[in-house]
Amino acid sequence: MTNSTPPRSRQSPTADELRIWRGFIETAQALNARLSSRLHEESALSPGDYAVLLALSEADGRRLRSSELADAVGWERSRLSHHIRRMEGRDLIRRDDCAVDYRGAEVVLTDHGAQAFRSASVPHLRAVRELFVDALTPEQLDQVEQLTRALQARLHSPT
Amino acid sequence: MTNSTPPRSRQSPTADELRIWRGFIETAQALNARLSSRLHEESALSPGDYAVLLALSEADGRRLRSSELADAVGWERSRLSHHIRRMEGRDLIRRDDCAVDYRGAEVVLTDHGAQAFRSASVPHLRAVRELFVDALTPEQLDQVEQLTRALQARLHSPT
DNA sequence: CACATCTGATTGACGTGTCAATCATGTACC
DNA sequence: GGTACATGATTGACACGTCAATCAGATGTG
Repeated sequence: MTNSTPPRSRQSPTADELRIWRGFIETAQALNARLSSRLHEESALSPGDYAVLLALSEADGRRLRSSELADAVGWERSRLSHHIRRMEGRDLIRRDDCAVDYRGAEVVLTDHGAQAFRSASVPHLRAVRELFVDALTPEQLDQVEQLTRALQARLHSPT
Repeated sequence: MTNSTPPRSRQSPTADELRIWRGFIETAQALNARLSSRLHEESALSPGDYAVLLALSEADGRRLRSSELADAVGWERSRLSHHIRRMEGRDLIRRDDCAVDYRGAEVVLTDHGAQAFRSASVPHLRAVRELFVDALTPEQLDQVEQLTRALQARLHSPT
């Protein structure tokens, strides 16, 4: 009787592997959900709002071209466009025409937006510490870094 | 000069910790996004569709009460209701009135839905293996399990 | 039985995300 | 200068998710 087991890598995951996969993905989602709801309760900001405000806070003159902002937060143009429109309605940001390229727009942090970001950021960072950093040992934090590196490498590999 | 450093656990994360946090959450999202888009390309199913079809496939008689289905996939009632309505329009499931409780509804897998799930599941599981399981060593897989355990414990702790 | 209340499920409003189409301005080349 | 194309950004249509309100049928109590 020959050993004819097909290569494991072409097979479906085992039950154990699938359980670990589901645990991983569900934990990440649960963590995200918890942080999002805290953020929303404490600051009436969505994670998207927070990302945009963070990027603008760090920008020169608290303003960025739309495309730069899209790169900074890692979003598609149209997603940013929709989000920006909603945020403008809440006076968190403002849109100015760009003086050097009349196709372009500049997104500017309003005072109200800056204030909202400041009051959101401390409790948000504290929540990240409580729910993530403090839940893990320093060794585990290192492991997380190695794991994400390995997973990202696979995600970006040509296959 | 006394050592007056406040307890680390009340502070914001360090830059390193924040980097690891962002890597973790972004990797999980990127993995999810990649699997979702593969699923959609290959089977025209969303992750939500897949979850519902999986639960129904495993159910007795390929049917579940709405509330049982909601528990099985871990969703709120209204989310399920909206999703079910959309899936019914695509003939993936059907809604029957429940004979024993006229308030209730039963969600039934259609033949078309069962077929869609079968053809989606093998490539989907293979993608999980390629992008997650095979990207990690067996030791790393164990680490993932420990990490999710620790994070879930914190998420469910009374604090 | 009558009434209040609980429960299973749906609905509507609205914020969010993706994709394809569109619009307007900038740029290159003849 | 005029045509073609590239680029910055917005829009519309639609899927998805949450919350609060609603509705209808079940259940308990006098």
